[in-house]
Amino acid sequence: MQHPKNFVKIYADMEEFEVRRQKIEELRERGIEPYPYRFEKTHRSSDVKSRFDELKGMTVRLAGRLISKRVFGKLIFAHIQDEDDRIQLIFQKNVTKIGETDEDAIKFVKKDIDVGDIIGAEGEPFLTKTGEKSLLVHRVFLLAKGLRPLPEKWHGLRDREVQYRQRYLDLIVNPESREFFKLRARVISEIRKFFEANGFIEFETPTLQPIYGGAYARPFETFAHALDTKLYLRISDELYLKRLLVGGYERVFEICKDFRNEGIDRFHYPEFTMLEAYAAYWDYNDMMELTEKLFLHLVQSFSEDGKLRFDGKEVDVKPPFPRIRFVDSLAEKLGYDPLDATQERLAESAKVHGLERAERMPKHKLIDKLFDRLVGDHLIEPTFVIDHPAIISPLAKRHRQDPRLVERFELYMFGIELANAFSELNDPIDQRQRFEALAALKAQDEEIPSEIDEDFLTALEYGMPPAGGIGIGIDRLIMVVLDRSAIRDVILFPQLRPKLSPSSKGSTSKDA
RNA sequence: GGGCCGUUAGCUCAGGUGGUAGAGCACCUGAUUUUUAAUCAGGGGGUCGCAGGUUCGAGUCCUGCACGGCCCA
Repeated sequence: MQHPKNFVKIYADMEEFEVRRQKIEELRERGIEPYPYRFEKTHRSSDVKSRFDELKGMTVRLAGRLISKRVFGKLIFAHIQDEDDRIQLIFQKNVTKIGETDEDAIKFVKKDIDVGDIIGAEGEPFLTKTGEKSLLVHRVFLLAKGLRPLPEKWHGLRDREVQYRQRYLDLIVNPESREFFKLRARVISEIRKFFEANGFIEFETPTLQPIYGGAYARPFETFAHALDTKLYLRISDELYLKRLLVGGYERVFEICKDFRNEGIDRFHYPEFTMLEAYAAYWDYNDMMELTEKLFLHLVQSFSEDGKLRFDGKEVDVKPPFPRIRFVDSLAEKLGYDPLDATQERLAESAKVHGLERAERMPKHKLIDKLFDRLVGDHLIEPTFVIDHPAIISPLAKRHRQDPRLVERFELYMFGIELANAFSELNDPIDQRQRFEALAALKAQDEEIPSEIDEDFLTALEYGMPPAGGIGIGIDRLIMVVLDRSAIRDVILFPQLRPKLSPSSKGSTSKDA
């Protein structure tokens, strides 16, 4: 048989691949289709185990991936794995037939079925001599032949890079990994249910936006040929959800991907899942209460003892969370009021505390970085940091008592910022001035949008009800709720640098 | 961006001071009707991440690059 050149290059040295590919041809010649269309599955392996006595003597049909095989002459033991469990199958001479035929299956299972294949099994629950709840197989069905061998059965897949690049292998081999991503899905589902139960409706807003906004971040740029226009992948959906408040919806939210063209570390990832929610007629105090309720709900759902463990630390999630004021807490560490300080003085402090390139940073950034370094990083127990300087919060409403501040809170836990919320600015004239003040800083800060979102201002000019809004980084939340130390461990298919193909290796050494 | 570590068979890993590449699992052949990391006997499998350099000789030493991991910024 002739293969494309590439095929030979990639697979010629893969003995097992070739052996299995030949088995497929032979099976087809014998009239056995290695990739049939469907299989009537009646139970899961966990059913057979948990309802063993009830199912005893009955015929059940299981299906899954063959993960081990022990040939013992005329008796074969094997395990299959389905979505949530594994179970032992027993194939026996004169008992097990191939598919719907009368052909004895022992040789078939021994020679043609390999670890890694997807198979179906019809049989009866059976207790082995050693007391393992198993299935004595009457009929075995090949459902999908695997061509590649699975990672080693004892050590499994340890290489983190392969776990990331070939997540499917990680999921096959590491049950705890499969369990983890199921849990992630459940956490998100619980969050969604929580907001819906509180009267919020989820809407979908644009991923591709002509003007990016709603956060500080460098965007990804793209181009729409049909519209002949530059577009950005959203860094936030805030300005669109607020348009919905203008439109008359009173409680809106969205769980979606945001994109920020920035560095990657254990807490940052360019494509991440974000929850934003806005409630008309609320202020940030109402939103704080909702946040406490949400965390309490999540902890009750996913932690046995009401505690969260992360990074070897443990915290009690018990409302109400303490509140500390942004400026006061920073002033205490600095020994002076950061709002009255000059850029030079802040830059000096930043240098003292090991922040690089501080001399050239604008004041709002210095304050932000200094706060993270001196205060935020050390907030382990759930804490609301409230009332931020107006200069770093252009979308938040001015504080009712101090016009230099805004009504804003961030929730910190384990030194991580998990939520960011405001009494939303709905004064269109103030909003325009804040945008303009921000635009004036554009020269010093590339994260500031290049254009003012006039349509958003127009929307505000029609009147937006007072509102509380919040954003929660879902990936970080999952890290904290499920105790994973790196954001890439909570993302199924993390982006890695493309690997060079074998053919292009060695041709890159010239650029130095 | 900086520092440290890693890259050897499909997988997990060994390979003192340089001397023609190893194990276990997986695979192939055979035996085996209660195994579960089954066992026993035999067999095949490698551009040692890539490119240079030193050397009679490089998996091993040197330089650069790629990819990854951890820590710092």
